[in-house]
Amino acid sequence: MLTSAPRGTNDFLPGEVEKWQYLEKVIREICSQYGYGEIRTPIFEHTELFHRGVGDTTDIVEKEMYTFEDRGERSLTLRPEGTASTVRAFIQHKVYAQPQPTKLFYIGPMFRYDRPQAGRYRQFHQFGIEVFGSNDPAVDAEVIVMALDFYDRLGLTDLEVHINSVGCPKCRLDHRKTLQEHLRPKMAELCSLCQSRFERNPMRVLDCKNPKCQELTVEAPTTTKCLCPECLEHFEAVKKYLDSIGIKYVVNERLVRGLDYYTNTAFEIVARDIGAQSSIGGGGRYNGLIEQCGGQPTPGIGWAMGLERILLTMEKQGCKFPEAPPFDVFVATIGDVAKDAAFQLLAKLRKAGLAAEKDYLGRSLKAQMKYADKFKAGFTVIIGEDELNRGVVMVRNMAGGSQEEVALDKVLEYLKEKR
RNA sequence: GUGGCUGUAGUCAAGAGGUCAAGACACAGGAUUGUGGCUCCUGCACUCGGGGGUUCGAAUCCCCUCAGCCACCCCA
Repeated sequence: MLTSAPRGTNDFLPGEVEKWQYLEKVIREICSQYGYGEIRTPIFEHTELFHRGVGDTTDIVEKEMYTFEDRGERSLTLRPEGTASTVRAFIQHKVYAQPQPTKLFYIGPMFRYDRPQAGRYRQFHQFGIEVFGSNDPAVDAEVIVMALDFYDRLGLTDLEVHINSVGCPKCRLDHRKTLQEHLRPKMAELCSLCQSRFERNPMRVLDCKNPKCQELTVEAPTTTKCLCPECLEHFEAVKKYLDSIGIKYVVNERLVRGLDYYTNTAFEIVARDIGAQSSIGGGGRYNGLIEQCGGQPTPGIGWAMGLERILLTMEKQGCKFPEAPPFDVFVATIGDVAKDAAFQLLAKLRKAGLAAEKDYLGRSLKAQMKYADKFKAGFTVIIGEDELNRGVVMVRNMAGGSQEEVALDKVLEYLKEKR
């Protein structure tokens, strides 16, 4: 208990963490190219923000939040997703007063109380983007393109983009009515969960995985059937933009994303080969959210990706990660008198920008050599008593096994040249 | 929240009621007293996730608990 991390959380140690750093590097590169600035918001927020911003009927709010009371009796919640906080900050800091649209990205941990599974953890990490202030379908297309560009840069293949439109509140109301009418006669046959969805959020019945429910809804009106002219036009424009640069996608009329705030475009990117939790990214437009959270009516769109799932997919697909840079030099010593010289040389080498290391466990020369080998040191500098008296050291090239004497005060220059 | 599988050293893992709990890798040390990568030798679990029970005796059987994995729900 004391010696294991809480359920569903992970430690990332050296060897693993370099992969995360690489991901973060690619993220920062692509974001700067697409004009996104980074935003860092608190890990916890007022619980109310998520009730408003995520939606009371969502699974996240109903059963997955880490909610606690602080010593001032405020109800706080570890953020389960990033959009609500970003919207909150946008309003709080009056970012809408800046030139629009606002394009922001974030990377960081999110928390959901759920049973851990392949690609799902209680603390997981998301990279997400949000665009506030434009309802241009070109933005919808651009964020999808950017997501795919990102996966492409990582070397991921065989991904599917599913897109759909759930329309504006007007279309949704329309759709809700039509759908309820369609479902009403079949109520008794629906699964118990869908029966409860009927009143609260009938749209969700459409993506129920229960085979019986799927069968009963084959003929059910999908969201796109009920779009108003403007929403239909918007959806068509998004698809046209994607077509115009050759982006392949699947229109999935049953794609109804779980969060209440989505309007119009909804999309999801799926990786076939990482198990049941195959969605590696998803998002959509949320034109009502900013107003819902207390701001001026402002259109918005965004997506989020699960970094654990991306890493999982990269490993499954054998994607390449950059190699760790080789270690420059190991300083080995013989006898106590060499220790001071080694300490000073080490400081000098490092200050000059070389990666340098020595032994701190009093190992024999033989053991130091083995240790140097494990470090994959390019060179080993051996400082012995005899050499020290003559003001020289032995420099061994670990790859070839050749070695030569070099004056102690010339070692740095020698190594810099040979490296 | 529900279901299935699993839990032996840092890692992989044998072991299926009764000698000191195999082995491999890793790690540490060493092979004529100052030199790595190959080879060889030596060391490394009073203990089998934790707790309780059955038994003369349990890593091996039972119960509880925790954790991991997988699936459902849902989502990243």
